[in-house]
Amino acid sequence: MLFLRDLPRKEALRVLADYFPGLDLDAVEATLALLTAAQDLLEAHEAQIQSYGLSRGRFSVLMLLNRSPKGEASPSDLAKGAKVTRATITGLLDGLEKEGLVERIPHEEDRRRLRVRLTPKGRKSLGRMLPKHVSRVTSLVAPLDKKEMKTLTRLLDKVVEGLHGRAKK
Amino acid sequence: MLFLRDLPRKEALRVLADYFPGLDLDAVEATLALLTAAQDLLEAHEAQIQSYGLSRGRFSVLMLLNRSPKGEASPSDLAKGAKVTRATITGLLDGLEKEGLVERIPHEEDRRRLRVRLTPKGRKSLGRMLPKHVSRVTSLVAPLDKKEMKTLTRLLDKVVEGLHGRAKK
DNA sequence: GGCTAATAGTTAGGGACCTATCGATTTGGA
DNA sequence: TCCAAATCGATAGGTCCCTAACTATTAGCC
Repeated sequence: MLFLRDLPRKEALRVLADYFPGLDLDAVEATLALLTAAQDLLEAHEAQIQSYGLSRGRFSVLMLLNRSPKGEASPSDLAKGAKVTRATITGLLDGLEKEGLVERIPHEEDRRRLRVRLTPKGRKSLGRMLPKHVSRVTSLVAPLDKKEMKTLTRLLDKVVEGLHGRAKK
Repeated sequence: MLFLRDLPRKEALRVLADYFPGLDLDAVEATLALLTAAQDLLEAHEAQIQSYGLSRGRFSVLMLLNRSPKGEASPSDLAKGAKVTRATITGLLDGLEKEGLVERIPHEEDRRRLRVRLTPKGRKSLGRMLPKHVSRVTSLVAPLDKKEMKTLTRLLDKVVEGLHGRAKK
């Protein structure tokens, strides 16, 4: 999907330098590294989740419910938490409910609302995969030593901040 | 979508530390930074592309054609280059062809094959957006200085390498 | 109190991408 | 040479997510 994803890094750079003389090649290389790493990481993460038989969205919903007070939340809350639309939550809940991981309960005071709750089965299911998930996902950065991890965190935060700053203006 | 995407970083860490005592919190923080940065970056990149009225996939196809010898490639080549399936390429080409950016030409020697080619309109279209695209995408790493860019590139390469290494075994 | 606004969740329809399969064609080993 | 296997692009059908619009209900203001 990405930019020059298929070319070896060095060649991609050469091509770009030809097209756009005066380009900052270090910046281009960092960008390429960033975008390709982003792609690869998210793919690995998603593959991880799919190995539990869940989609990203469904996994997010379970995670959100798991640490809500009383293991409950409204569909709207879930939408905010999982960063998807309410319409999408409807679909995710349909699936999770059919598999018995989650249940929809009418709200006593407001008949527009629902309370979504993990079933015991849902809770057990999560409990089974969570430890493995945390350790596997964390091992993504295993090739780095402590100091490198901190540096990486700092640099990425800087980049992301710039992103948000730009979005605002 | 991500892991504890909605919580402030510090709180997310506290929660995890509670659940899984003995966890390497620096590693977790680096992972969180990586995954959230990855998400944000790809979104920014995609938004960029959509501002030209193209989807990721279609943009990839145009880019691939643009730097193929003679601006031509087979659907299969495009599938490899864009890292999607041949079935997906069929759909992307349908769209691009309808907009007149691309044309399908029968292959003279092998009647199973096609040659896909940028039309003049497609070439002009790309020429208009490419310079802006390169400069905008490159500016993603603008918050970093030269040395930081190189460090980031190095660390990300390390992480990605680890990823591939793991996939193999 | 009654009517307009806003809010909650769902439905309808669309886009991008996937896997599995198909029909046509070409290749290559017996 | 001929026939099974491989390859090419297209099609069918599924998943995930989106936007827009709809229904039911509640809140707020005159």
